[in-house]
Amino acid sequence: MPKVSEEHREARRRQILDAAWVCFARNGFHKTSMPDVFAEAGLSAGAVYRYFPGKEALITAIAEVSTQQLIDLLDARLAADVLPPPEELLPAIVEDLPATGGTDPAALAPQVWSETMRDPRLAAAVAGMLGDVHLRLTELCRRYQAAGVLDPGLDPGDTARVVIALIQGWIIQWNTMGLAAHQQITAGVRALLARPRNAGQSGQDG
Amino acid sequence: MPKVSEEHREARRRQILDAAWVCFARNGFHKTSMPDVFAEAGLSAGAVYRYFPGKEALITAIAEVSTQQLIDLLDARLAADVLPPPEELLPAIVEDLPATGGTDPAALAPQVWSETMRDPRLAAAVAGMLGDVHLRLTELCRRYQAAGVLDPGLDPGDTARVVIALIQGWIIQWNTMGLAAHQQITAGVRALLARPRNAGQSGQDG
Amino acid sequence: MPKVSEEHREARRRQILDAAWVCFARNGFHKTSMPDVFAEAGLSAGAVYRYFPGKEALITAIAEVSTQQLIDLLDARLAADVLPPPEELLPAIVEDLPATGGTDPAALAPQVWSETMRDPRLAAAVAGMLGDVHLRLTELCRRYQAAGVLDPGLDPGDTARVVIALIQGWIIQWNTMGLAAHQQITAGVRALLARPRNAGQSGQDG
Amino acid sequence: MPKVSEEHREARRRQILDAAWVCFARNGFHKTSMPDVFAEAGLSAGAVYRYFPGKEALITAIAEVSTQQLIDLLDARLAADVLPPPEELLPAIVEDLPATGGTDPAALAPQVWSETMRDPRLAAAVAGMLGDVHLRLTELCRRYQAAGVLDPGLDPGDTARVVIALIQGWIIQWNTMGLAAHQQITAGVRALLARPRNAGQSGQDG
DNA sequence: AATGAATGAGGGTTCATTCAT
DNA sequence: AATGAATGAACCCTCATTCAT
Repeated sequence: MPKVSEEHREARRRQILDAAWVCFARNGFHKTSMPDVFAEAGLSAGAVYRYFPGKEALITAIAEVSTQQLIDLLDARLAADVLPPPEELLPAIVEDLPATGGTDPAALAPQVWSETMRDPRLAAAVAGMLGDVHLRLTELCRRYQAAGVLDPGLDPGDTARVVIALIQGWIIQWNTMGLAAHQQITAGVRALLARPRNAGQSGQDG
Repeated sequence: MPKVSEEHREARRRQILDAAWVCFARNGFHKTSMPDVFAEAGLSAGAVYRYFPGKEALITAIAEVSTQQLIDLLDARLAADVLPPPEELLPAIVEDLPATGGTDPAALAPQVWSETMRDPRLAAAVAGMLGDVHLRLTELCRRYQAAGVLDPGLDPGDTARVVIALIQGWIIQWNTMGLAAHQQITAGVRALLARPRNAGQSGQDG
Repeated sequence: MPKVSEEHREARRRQILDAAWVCFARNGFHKTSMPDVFAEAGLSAGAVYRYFPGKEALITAIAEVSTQQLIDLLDARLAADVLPPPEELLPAIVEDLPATGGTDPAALAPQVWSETMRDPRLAAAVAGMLGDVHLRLTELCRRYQAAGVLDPGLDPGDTARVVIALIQGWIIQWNTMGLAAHQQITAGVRALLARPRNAGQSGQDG
Repeated sequence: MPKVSEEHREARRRQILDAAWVCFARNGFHKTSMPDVFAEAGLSAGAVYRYFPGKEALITAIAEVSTQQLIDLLDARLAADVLPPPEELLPAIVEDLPATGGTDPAALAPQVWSETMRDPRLAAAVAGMLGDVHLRLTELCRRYQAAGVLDPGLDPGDTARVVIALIQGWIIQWNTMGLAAHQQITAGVRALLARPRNAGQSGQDG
């Protein structure tokens, strides 16, 4: 006979994760102390440790949540019957990130990728979730190929990997250098993706 | 006396930076303690602090050194009279990184990008160096356009930004997911860059 | 209702004490946490605190129970009409301890004696129980004197104190150094107690 | 080129051990916190940890020092050409303990014996030192046998074990029940040791 | 120039205990 | 009677940094 409802437990977890998110986004994983999280959550040390066995678990959970938000974003886009052309869709996805309910996954992602290199457990978890992202983007490539908007000779899996890399660097540059860099990348991607179908071989022709 | 002193100073700085590099690559910036660095360098605390005012300075210096290595790599490639086609050059650059004298900048770069988000001073320094990289890649694009191998309608600066993003994500995936991911990206990039000039107009056909 | 309640209370107390015993014997008083006891007892924190006001009370209760077991052992031996000679009885008593229903008081006793030094309340309780032990051993000495097996000139109370000391050290050495030490002590005690009556005056002769 | 002399290091170790001794004797191993030791030593946390890797090391060192004091006491007694009779010597040894320069090993010994049961490393160290004690006491028995004051038929090793046990219990009772118990034990030991040689079979004679 | 002993704030975490349910 | 979520002080220990030598 649990004294507290399952929803209560879930709400507490949420409360703690939200607090951790704010702290991590503000100061980074390593400059955030557990007391910072306690204060932000308005909870005692013991309360937090009841729900997460340690700081590492908090980081892992945050990594999962933030990656999941990207996946959700992709799923929302893929759910549409008609897709915008890729040169519209890619910038849109990147621009969607900061709008995700006040919790911008892009602000945490580079930290997660970095942390991944020193924490094998986190690396495994992230690799799994990136696999999910890859699945979605591969499907996206296929649909573009079916729509005749992407060269059908391309391997959709390989292409999806490239797209992931592009998005990762995109996020890093937005974080590091701000909006201007984002707009430049957007312009570059638009031109690259739009040209080939119109005048791709101009180099040879001209 | 000043001559010897200067050389000595430089050698000590190098000794400390090398030690820091090893530590940072092994355990990350934040899980590396200054005592770790002292031990790896074979120096006392006081000696290290004579050359660097603190841990942050060490991180900044390492960030600069590692970014400089990428620039040097690019310069070496750009020095050639004839460039290989981009679908050859890009994978070659990424593959060059781990071979840089045992000190793979790719192992540190994601940490630097992540750290950048919490340390404005580092962010500024990195932004400056990424500007240098951008300069080189813009020049590269221009040469490719001149060689008729890249659509002359593209803005070389925007395109260079995209290439930087791509390389950043590439590095992250190599670090996170290993060689297999690298090879997949290589294949994807090759196909993407090679196709348009051969069969790019499939978009028109479909 | 009071009847059932009383039995229930007693059963719960026992359940908790048994759990505490296991934990204390495994990890010692101080490395055993209350949560350890909760888990071992299969009860909640609140349930345990209903029966014992705190950890200290648990320790005191355990101290009492374990000392009581020694007393029970002595009583069982003293109940016999004819006693074995002391050089048989003493080792037998020590060897009885580990066999006490899986709960070896010897494993807890040194901890109790040690704890006694910092906890006056426990000290008083233990002193009281050791008084009971002393009573029995004094009686034992008297019976041996009556049986002509112990020098009637000895003060039975003083002698009993010596026997207690001997048994305490015996227990410590068994715990610390294992069976070999026990057997050596047994041999030593046998020789010491047996000789005087047979060939005691050899010291005078030699 | 050490900046600080070896004596300095040794003095610091001493300073810390002395502080630990005071704390441990006052509150026991487990109720003494490291901050307690810092305060008593008048040193910072870091300073203490430079000399001892942790609390456990402090306990081990204290255990060694306190056992060593007993050994020194024995050595001092054994150095004499003529030994007092055993019924004088044993109480004298026990009474010597509290007089050991203000640091009474008897106040710590029961804690050490208790701790031994949960810390195998400490157990090994203590077993080794108790072996040294055993060596001395065995030698003592031999000398008593040679002096015709102890039955030559007794095994000196076994007898020494019994003496150790007796002393251990003696210390415990002194600590637990105070001087009265000590005097009672003294009387008991005196009578037991004195009788056999004078009127051992008094039961028969009387 | 270099040492390394010393500092002490702060780190992550545990745990005895309470109390609303 | 029993639960178990919550508290928050305290714990042991680390580490960036300083400074007398």
